Amino acid sequence: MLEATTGQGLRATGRRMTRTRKAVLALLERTHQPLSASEIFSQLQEADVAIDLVTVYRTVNVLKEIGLVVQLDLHQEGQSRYELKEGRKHHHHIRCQICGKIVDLLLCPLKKLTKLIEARTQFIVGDHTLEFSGLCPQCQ
Amino acid sequence: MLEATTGQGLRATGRRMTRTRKAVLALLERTHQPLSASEIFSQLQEADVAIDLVTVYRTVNVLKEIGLVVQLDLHQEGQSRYELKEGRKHHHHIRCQICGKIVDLLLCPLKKLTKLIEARTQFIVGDHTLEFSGLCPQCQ
DNA sequence: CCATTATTGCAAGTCTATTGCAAATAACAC
DNA sequence: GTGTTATTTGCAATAGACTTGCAATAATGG
Repeated sequence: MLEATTGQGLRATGRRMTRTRKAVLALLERTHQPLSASEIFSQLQEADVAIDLVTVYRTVNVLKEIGLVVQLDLHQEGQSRYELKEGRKHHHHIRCQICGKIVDLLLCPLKKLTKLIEARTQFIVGDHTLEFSGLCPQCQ
Repeated sequence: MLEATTGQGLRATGRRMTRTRKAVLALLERTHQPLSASEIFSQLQEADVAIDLVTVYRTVNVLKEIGLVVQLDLHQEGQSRYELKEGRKHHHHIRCQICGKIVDLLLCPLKKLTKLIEARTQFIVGDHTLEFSGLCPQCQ
C-alpha cells in the first residue's frame, strides 16, 4: 500500500483522504507513464470508478500542493501531465513524437549550470523545465 | 530593414508578404522580449495596426514554418511566446516569477547530454525544451 | 489592369482548465 | 452507531488559448 493513500499528508493540511483521491493515487501508482487529467479521467472510467473530470483537476492540484505528485509540462503538448513523486529523485523525460511514449531520464545535469546562470544573470533560479522529444526505438 | 520583411522566405513557399506579416515581424524586431499572441495583438492595436487575433495566430505559425520565428513554451505559462530567429544561435531563457521579465541565456549545455541520452534510451533526440524561472534582480 | 490564389476578418467551435453552488460524504466528538 | 461540521464532489457555467469554415479582401504574376 502506498504510504500516500493512508492520508497523513492530507490530514496534516486539514484535508481528507477520499475514495476518489485514493483512486487517482492508485492509478498513478500502477501506471508507469505520466498521465494527463483527461487520461486519468478516462482510465478511471474504464476501471468503473465514477469521477468527474473537474474532480480530477482538483485532485491533482491538491496532490501537487501537498507534494505527492509532480506536474510536468512536456514539450508542446498543450496539457499537463502528473506523476507520483514517492521519494523519487528530480528527473526529466523524453517523449516520442510519434507514439507519445514517455521515458524517464534518470539524471539532471543542471546544478552547475544553475550556478553559472545565477552568476551571469543575477537571477535567483527557482525552477527549471527540461524535456526532450524525439523518436523512440520502435518508431524510428 | 529586416531581411525577413523583403519576403524571400515567404515567396519561396508560395506565400505572400502582406502588411500584417510585416507588422508582426517589425514588432518582433523592435521588441526585445518574446511575445505571446495576445501581446502581439494588443501591441499592434496600440500602434494602430488593424489586425485580428486569429490572424496573429496564423501569422506566427507561418513565420515559424518558414523558420523566421521560434516558438517558446516557457515554464507553466499556459501560452506560447514567439521571438525572431534572425540567424541567432539556439538559446534558452529565464523568466522572473514575479514581474515576468524574460532574459536570454546565451548558451545551451545539452549537446553532450543529447548524445548520452541517445546512447541510454535508444531514442533519436529531435528537440528539447529548457527554461528556467526564478527571481530577477529587481524582484528579489 | 486583370485574373488567380493566398490571406484576412468574423463567427463559431475545440480543448484544457477553473469557478460557483448545492448536494454528498469524510472526520470527529459523543 | 449517531449527529455535527467542514471538506469534497458533481454539475453547469465560465475562462482562456488556439483552431476552423467561409465569404470578402488583397497580393502576386502576366
